Amino acid sequence: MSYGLLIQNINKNLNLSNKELDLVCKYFKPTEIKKREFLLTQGSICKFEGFVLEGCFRIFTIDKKGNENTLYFAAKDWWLMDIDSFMNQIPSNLNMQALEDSKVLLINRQDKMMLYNSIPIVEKLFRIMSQKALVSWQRRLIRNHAFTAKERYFYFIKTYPDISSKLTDKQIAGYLGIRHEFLSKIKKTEK
Amino acid sequence: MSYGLLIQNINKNLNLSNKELDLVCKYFKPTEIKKREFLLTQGSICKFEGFVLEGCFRIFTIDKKGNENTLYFAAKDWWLMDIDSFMNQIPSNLNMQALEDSKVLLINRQDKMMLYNSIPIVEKLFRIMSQKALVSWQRRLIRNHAFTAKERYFYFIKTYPDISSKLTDKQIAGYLGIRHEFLSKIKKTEK
DNA sequence: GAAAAATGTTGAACAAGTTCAACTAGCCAA
DNA sequence: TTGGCTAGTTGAACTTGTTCAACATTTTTC
Repeated sequence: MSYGLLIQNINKNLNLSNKELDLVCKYFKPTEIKKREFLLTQGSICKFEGFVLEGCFRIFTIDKKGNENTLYFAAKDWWLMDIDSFMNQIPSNLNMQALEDSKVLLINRQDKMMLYNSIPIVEKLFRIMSQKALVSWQRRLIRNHAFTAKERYFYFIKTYPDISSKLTDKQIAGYLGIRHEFLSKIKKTEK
Repeated sequence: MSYGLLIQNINKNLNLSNKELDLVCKYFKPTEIKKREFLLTQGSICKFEGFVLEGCFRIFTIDKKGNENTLYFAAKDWWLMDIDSFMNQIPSNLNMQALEDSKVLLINRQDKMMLYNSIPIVEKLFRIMSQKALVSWQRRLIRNHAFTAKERYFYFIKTYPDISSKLTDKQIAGYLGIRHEFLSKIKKTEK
């Protein structure tokens, strides 16, 4: 079974009984996805929520000017979803692309609803997870305002060494909100 | 009773029975706060979650360079909280200042826990609210990357005319992540 | 293993945004 | 009424980041 990581991740947020964990896990289906393939593309409706077991994903949008803005990267032990599209069944603005051969656990919308209804503590679990995520988005916004691109770059590679080492500079630049040419110049100036 | 607005706000997210709404409301205590006073200051522990009935607040942090970064403004019908400090009882990084004489409904930590435990649907309510908030933070980050300061300024005053009309340019600049001198120059160039 | 495609580097000219300083205007308190 | 705050404006010099184009390097594809 490959649910150990999911169970561990859940227990970081809230302690569930073994019975509850079993039930939760049953709803999540293991899925493999090849490098460069998409789990979701802009314009389509997000039919799943996912948890990454192996590999790495890049979650990004393409704006009117054609620039790719990376919202976040999801490596092992990260969640992966377009809440808005998933909850409201509206077309997504996001693309989720595997950066390497990856394994994810997916749950579809109907099963997610069942899960919420049949195991009430799951509401609490996702409430807590969402609130934690909220805090980190707030902090990221502040960092974007308070730090220069160079500071943000070094913060990123220091804070997420496992993820950043898998990424091209172009992908990192998309996450930092700068052009990759400029990142190249930042790196040249050295720490 | 001044709970009408809160009830309305809750019902936008999830339909609760009148009985449940009554119970929820009981936990929220009306509080008044004068212009320029603080509901929370950086370094102290956030002991409440709040909902704004009247007036307007500015939620900001002061970074090492002494710059004020505004996370958001909370006017009538907005929620107001430092989840991280409130949940984990750690010192807050945030300041919450009334920009005019204001009225809020506050709930303390113990009561919030009670509320979660005694009315399970409240977990769902705050799960949904947090997820919606998450989406809007993600969108804001993308806007910050994809738009210039000028575009962000006009987006802000167009999207939040009621709030932005109450604010000084300095406060708006803090929200946009630019210096107020530059905002002054943006405005001069006209739409 | 060669061709094609994507990524990374560099430079020069440019645009966006900051800094600092000087000045204007409005507001409030005593 | 005066003095002291704070907000807003403007200009000049500066820093940060962009754009575009040319080239080098790595990765992918067949």
